[in-house]
Amino acid sequence: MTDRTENQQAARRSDATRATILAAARERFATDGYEKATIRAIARDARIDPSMVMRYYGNKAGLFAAAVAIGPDLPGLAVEPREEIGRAMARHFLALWEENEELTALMRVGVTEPHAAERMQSVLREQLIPLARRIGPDPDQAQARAALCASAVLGLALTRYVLRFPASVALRPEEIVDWLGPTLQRYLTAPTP
Amino acid sequence: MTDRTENQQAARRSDATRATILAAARERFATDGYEKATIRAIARDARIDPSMVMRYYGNKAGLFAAAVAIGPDLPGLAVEPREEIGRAMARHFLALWEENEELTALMRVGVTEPHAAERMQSVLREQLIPLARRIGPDPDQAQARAALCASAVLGLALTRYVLRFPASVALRPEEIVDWLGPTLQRYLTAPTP
DNA sequence: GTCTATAATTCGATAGAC
DNA sequence: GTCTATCGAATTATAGAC
Repeated sequence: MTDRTENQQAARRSDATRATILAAARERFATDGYEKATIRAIARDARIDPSMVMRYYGNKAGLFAAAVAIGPDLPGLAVEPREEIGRAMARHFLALWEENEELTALMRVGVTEPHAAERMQSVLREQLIPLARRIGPDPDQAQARAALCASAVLGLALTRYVLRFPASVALRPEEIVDWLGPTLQRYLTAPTP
Repeated sequence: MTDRTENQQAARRSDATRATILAAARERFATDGYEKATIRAIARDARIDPSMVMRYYGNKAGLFAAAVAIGPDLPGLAVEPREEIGRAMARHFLALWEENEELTALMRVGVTEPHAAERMQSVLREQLIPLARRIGPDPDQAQARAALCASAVLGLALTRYVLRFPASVALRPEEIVDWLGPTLQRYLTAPTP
């Protein structure tokens, strides 16, 4: 009993430390990218010793993998009325990026680390292309339609959250949905030009 | 006379060396980003001694600045018939990115280096926004329209030239113009939603 | 679990011979 | 102009005391 209680306490404290490390890692990776985000700086942000990071995550690559472990999900977007799928996707994209710092980190790192780029591509391959196949008028164009949707969404994320162009940051969420929604709608459902 | 001949020869050889260095630097910066592209590796690619890079460009930042010195120009796009401005911009974007490796380098580096990000933003600020102001129906929306065009263009560049998503690389140039053109056309000229 | 000390690399940059 | 040698700094990662 005493052992289990002690283990639980240890596990609890360990988990808290891990969570603190991961939060600091996400922030550093998101703002600095993979190379410039040093384990020392992350540990300093988390107010712990750098060696603890190594103890918990083995090496820097393991830390990054843990920091961006989750992947965005496109929930039942297919059940939307077909005429609203574009706006629904735009809204979903906005909500996702406004709150999840790790998506910014994944993008900043994916630009130079093939491993992170592959993680991003998997969302396109496993979720966006199947969605385009179900929704689009011509299933053989699903790859092209999905790629265009990805470029539209990631382009806005790039200018707004990564490069932080003032003109893009200034866009209000409703504006983004109003402009980006019809673009996604056309990419997904318009007849092939 | 002999002196000038010798100087000219030296200058010529020096210019050739500089050009070789810049070509290697562009390639390294484009594929590896700023941090991972080491002076040593660039010098090895150029088949010269690393100290020559320092001699010619002072430091790593100077080398990068020289490697991406040019800036893309949006030529007389405004003289296009207003209904074709979107497709014209898409075609111009494609031609630019297909041949200029330094644009890929600028993007890979701009994601983590504020200095390079500012260089990208200047194109938006000095060329795209004025264009949107001249062409768009409501000049006070020029910032938003230009930001959306930038996101559409840079989004495709990101997925096609930087992340190299197969579905995006597979797009044929004519396909891109057919899909992206109407998007840019709407961002620039459609009434504010 | 936590921290100190340090090994092992790597890189940018400099000095100086030729 | 070109190259060798090297410095100084920063980093990841390990070993081990407590």
